[in-house]
Amino acid sequence: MSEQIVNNISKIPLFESCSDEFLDHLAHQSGLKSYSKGKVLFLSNDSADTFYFIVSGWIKLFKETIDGSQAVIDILTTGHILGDTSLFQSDLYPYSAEIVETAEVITMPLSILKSEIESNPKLALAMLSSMARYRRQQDQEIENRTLKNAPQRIGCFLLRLAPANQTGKTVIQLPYDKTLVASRLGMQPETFSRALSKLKTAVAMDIKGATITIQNYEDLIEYACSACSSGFPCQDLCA
Amino acid sequence: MSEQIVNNISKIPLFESCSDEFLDHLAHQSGLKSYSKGKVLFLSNDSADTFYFIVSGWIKLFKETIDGSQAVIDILTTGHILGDTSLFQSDLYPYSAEIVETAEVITMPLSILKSEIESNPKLALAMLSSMARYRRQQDQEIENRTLKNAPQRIGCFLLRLAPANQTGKTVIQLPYDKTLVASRLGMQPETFSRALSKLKTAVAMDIKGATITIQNYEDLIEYACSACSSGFPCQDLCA
DNA sequence: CGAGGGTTTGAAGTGCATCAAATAGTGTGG
DNA sequence: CCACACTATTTGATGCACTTCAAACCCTCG
Repeated sequence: MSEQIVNNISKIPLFESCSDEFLDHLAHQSGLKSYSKGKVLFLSNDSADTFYFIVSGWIKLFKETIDGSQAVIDILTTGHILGDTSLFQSDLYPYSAEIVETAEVITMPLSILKSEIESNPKLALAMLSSMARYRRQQDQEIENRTLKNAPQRIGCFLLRLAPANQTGKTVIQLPYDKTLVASRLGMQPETFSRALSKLKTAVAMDIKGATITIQNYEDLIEYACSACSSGFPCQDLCA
Repeated sequence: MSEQIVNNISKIPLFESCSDEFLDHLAHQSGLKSYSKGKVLFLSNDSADTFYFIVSGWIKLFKETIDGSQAVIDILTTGHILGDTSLFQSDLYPYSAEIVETAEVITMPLSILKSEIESNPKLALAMLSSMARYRRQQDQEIENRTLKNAPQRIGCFLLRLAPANQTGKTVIQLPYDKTLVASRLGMQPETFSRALSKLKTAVAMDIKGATITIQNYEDLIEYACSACSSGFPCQDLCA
């Protein structure tokens, strides 16, 4: 089991600058856990002591108001990390995290990471780089929600699900519930449904459940990216 | 002049861990500049070689689409920094920056900062901390734009302009054009105007140009923060 | 087959955007 | 100090996008 964790941890790009001893030490304090849909990892304002690396699955980050409405901040998957903002700023999680598709995560004590960052400049740099990238994504997200209408936001979302360098006919699988995609894009499920069929008409598409076949990938780019400041491909700019 | 820069730079909290030699070296490569309203510091996708520290004034960060519509990402002022995301990720600015109220800025070569960060772990940590804080703000911003309506967003904005620990009657000065406030909050000028008078009715307020007098600060908190996940005060959570 | 959640569709309402025009405010030159 | 020009702000009228509430449909799974 611990063997497996060392293996996993050593493959995380963020940690590539770290010594074997450290990775070993970290691994011994870490856990590889599997959670199924619905499990809440932590709630907003919980005291933060754990850092997460997502091996597989999907995890929703959200904030909730007293009256029950919630804003989905992001939905993370393989390779993404959680809890990094709690390393420095404060010891409370700034949002809640819930498993939305059965996920495997590696949990690590924030304290160990914190001290390693303090002594390993390369890890600090890797962390900075990761954070800078995420900030750009969030900026892009604000732009998307400000300038794009519902069908365009869906189009943009679909583009990011497709493998790179697509041409012509392209098949895309929605990674989770349509209702969840809707909330990820800041709209109601009903709006999503209607906006998707609007998109289907504007860009030739076939929709069968979660499987979407786009007749001509370039049409989708044209449709979704025309209301975007960064041209296509927006690469890691896009959340 | 260089004297003045050393003075200014040494007072920047971000650099408090830096050696005097470094600060001196940095100061000699830096400039203290004054720009008036309308001046564009850089455009999105310009190659990034300069880091900015704002001494005074207000600077708008925005992204623009081909068809001319723009999304305001943030509006920064005294103590804020610009260009930090370009230290690692790529060498292009991810947004454009324009002076909106006459500003004094210190300009520094990104390259010098970059190498210092690589050798000074404390600076790296300070940078990480600053970035983490900003990320939380952006998350909050996404929540605000998702869950709050126009009058509430204005209320939230006003709260952040007031000095801490206010009670009862409070006077607030808008720091820049109402049109600009509108765009900062992701709405049209007309919507801002109407939403402000709605707010004025909901919470007792007097509005004279850019001066807003709130009869009872607590009422405003109640009104603006009820649709917010973080209670009042949201402190550095709020952008 | 039937229960229950996810999804779609319909009808009606709301909030914000848009277009147009009036008004207030600001700085300028006479 | 005033009249003018120009911009910022407000107000009105209308339209559209998205939401909300309600109900039907569909799909999966026991």
